[in-house]
Amino acid sequence: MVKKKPTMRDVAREANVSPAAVWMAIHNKPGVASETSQRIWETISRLGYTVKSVSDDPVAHTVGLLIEKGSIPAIMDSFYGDVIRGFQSEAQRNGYHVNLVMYDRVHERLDLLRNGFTRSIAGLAVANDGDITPDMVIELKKTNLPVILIENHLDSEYIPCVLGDNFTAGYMATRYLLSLGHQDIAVLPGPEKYSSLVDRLRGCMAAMAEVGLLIPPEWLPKPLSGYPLKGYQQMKEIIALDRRPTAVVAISDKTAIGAMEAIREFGLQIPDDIAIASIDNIAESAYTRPSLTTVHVPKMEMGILAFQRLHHLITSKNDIPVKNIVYSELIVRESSGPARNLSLTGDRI
Amino acid sequence: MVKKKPTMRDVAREANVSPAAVWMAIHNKPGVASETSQRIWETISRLGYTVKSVSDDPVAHTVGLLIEKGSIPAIMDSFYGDVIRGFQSEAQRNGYHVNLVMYDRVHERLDLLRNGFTRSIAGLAVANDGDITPDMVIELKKTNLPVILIENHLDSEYIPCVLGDNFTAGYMATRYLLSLGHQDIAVLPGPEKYSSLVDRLRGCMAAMAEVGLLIPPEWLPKPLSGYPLKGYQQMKEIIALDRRPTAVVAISDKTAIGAMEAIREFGLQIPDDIAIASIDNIAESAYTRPSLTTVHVPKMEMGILAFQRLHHLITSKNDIPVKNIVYSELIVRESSGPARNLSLTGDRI
DNA sequence: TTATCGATTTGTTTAGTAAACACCTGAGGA
DNA sequence: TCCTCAGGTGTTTACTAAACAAATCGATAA
Repeated sequence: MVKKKPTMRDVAREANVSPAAVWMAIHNKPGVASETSQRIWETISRLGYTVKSVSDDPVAHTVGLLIEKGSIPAIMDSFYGDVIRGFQSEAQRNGYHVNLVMYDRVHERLDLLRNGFTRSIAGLAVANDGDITPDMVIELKKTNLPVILIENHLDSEYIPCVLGDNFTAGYMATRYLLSLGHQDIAVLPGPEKYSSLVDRLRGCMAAMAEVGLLIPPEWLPKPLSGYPLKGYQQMKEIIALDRRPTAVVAISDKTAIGAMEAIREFGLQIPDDIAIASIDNIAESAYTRPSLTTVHVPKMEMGILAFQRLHHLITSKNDIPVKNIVYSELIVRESSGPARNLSLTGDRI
Repeated sequence: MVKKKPTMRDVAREANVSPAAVWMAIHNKPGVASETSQRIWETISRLGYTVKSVSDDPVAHTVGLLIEKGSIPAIMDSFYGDVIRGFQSEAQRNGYHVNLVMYDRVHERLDLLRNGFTRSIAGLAVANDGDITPDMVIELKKTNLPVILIENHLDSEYIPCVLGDNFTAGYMATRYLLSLGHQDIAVLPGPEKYSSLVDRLRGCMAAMAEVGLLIPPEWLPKPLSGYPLKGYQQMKEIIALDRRPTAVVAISDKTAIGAMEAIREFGLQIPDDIAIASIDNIAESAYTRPSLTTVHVPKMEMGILAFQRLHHLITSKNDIPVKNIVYSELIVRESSGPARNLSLTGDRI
């Protein structure tokens, strides 16, 4: 007896379900419980059943996800790792393939756009890219391809985007330090080309301004490009000053980790000498010594949302460009504490 | 033997189908053959079964739109008129009825929530209400009714909402005046209970802070409740001061119109003595003398979007709560001009 | 008398099937 | 060579069992 190619009905019999159930599992339509679906898929691979062309048109079920190589290895990166995971899983759930593309330089990306890459996908998500200029966005728009920006936005071009609540995050972190009695607060900003980091900084400034304070320029050191942990250099500059702040807001957890290193190296205590708070809540920040007070940004949810909105753009045209902003939450850990002189006297603001 | 009211299961047994089939026939969902459906309907009338939620289920196609009576007459109101128009037209396009409800006081709204109002609608939009407290939101959430907030948000409760880009609008207006060379800028804020107005103010503050400026407290007069054109009173306070600003940001066009009245009354020229910019771009602001420089907020689009998102919440549960923010645009008109002393010397910032 | 709780009824949704359907394919006959 | 028609394959429809949620109704307690 010769082995014949197994059919859908063979799989169904083997997995103790109906052919219809197998079909639904393959096309992940509603009507199969996830555990049943799992059993079916197991059976499929066991019998070596080859699924017919999942989609009539592969282009119609593929989306691009463009990301800087800078944050290599991006998949492992604490922030975009989560975003990518969310995006990809939501895409899969909807029967889409994700064409993940990383690039190094601007011209490389332009090449991509010109070399028919855009014609092999139904939509494109662009993750946090400081180098996306308005011209580039216009060029993208001209292709008529549905595009969504992640953690990036332009106020001159109205493009749908998915963002953390960066302004509120900056505001919350600063506001929290203020509420602990700190008045002398420094901020470690990021490169200006990243709109999300600029928004965070503005949130800090607004929180300060609300209680009648300005951040002195020497407590707002520009980041130097090229250093791996930018916060380290920035913090060293500040520590060297005559007058030191009692608290610091770092624009990202990574910056904070660098800054904490600098503070420790100088022989100061966190939070007693300098309190620190930041933004992101990447996985590491719970395990630093001391653990980091930070503002949680729902990274996985952002990925999911980015796909959902992109999907919507693909299937039903003409909607209103929206900034989709997900909520942030302050996570208080050990790196923040009351201002020293105030805590001793029991004063408060 | 006493006749009892027949139930869905009685009908099902009598018509030789499952209760689910009866249910589908009643709600004409796909999944029942027309002849089966006919038999079911026949049985229904034969047994005298009374269908609960009538015909095509009106509840499923009605949404509530809750709005303060304060902004009377709301339909005519320059801001919410547009929002309501957008919401209603989008609802109509989708076959929904809009149950527009205005109320006066907090307790009146609570009555609404308790008196089964929430059970007569499939979803609820709540327009800009400063009196929506977190408790109230929690109460709303408990009803499990899909809810969307318009021009209002809480950072403590994660509820989907549709907002203008208030922060950016405040930032843009202020930034523009700064770019004209003004340094002495006053801001006319709104009541703190309106989160959208607070956000606008924070945008102003951030723009100022970015160039190292704070708004002096005497140039930031709290609004007095009870006056019809709040800006009028606020501006009078400022004009009476020894040192007057060269420019003013009004938190809304209505405030600006009041402020312009006060400036004119005092015998000063706009924009030569005091420049003014604001936020909203209501219809009137193009026809004031001088016409008003303002930041456009796409009001109609907000209404459309609010319905779209609410519709989505109704039809597919479990999505991520998002702040949906529509883009703003600066509209330069006559009420803004360069700072007088600077324009004469040709200095610029 | 009025709340409160638990059990039961009633309506709704989910996860599944049987059977029909549409489409291809290939062997057999004119 | 062409037709055709049986049967295999994937897909869809019409329906159900069973779980679930919401409303209702008593009994009981406050």
